[in-house]
Amino acid sequence: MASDTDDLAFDVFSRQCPSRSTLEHATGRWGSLTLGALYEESLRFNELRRRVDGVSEKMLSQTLHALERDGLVLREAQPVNPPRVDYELTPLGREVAGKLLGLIHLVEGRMDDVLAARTRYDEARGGR
Amino acid sequence: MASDTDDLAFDVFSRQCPSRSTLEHATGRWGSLTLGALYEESLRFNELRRRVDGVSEKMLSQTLHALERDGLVLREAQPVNPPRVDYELTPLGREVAGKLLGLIHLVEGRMDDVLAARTRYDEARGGR
DNA sequence: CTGTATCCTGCCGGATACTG
DNA sequence: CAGTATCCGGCAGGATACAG
Repeated sequence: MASDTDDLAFDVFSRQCPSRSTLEHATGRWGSLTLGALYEESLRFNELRRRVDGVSEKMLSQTLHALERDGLVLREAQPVNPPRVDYELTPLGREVAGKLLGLIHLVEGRMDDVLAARTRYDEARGGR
Repeated sequence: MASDTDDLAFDVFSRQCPSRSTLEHATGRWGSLTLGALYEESLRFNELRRRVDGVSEKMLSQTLHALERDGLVLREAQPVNPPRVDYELTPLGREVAGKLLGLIHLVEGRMDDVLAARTRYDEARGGR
């Protein structure tokens, strides 16, 4: 059956489970890329903006807050002038980011297959 | 620099790379749960709806189309009455879903930490 | 530099009704 | 059962201006 091990305390497939929101923060449009970028090294706000191509200030800020609140990202502000703030992964964040990067590399490495599948799909329905 | 191995053909961190949309389909709000549900067994449309708690007909349909187009999900319609359609993972879909499930289980297993982090975060900013 | 505050638009996604 | 079609409200998220 689907889950004979549902003595689980948290089940992401259930609507109200808080784990679902955490998963969404981590896998969301900007969350996954942010975590992926921070895996290699800790980065500052604008460094992140440049690495995560296309993210706006607002969304990066929101994303970082959500990840920080969930305990995946650590925000370290240094009281200097000009202000300097470094973002780095927590141990849990590193684990999550590692899994995410595995997925990212898998997808990147198989894009030829994906593109071929898309072409096939579109051709089969091209006349529509 | 961030990646000294960017002889990669596809870079999800770049805005226009098609791999980004595939990643979003797989990790999106409903995509990850759909793939996760199909990992255990192939399921029919309404079985999926029940397993992925909270998904609407429309979004499940859209999600399945996107995943099918990307070659992650296979749609098998049997010409019987009443109609019966099974959805199952392709080999690539299985790999992706496996990584996703690893992430899901990691998050589920660490929700205590996440919840504690949230409490800490909210208390530190509770007076705000 | 590191962000918040505000405005505004598109489209995400839910509800409902309908078809094969 | 397995979906598509249509409507539409809310919010995701971009642009811009501003603050510390």
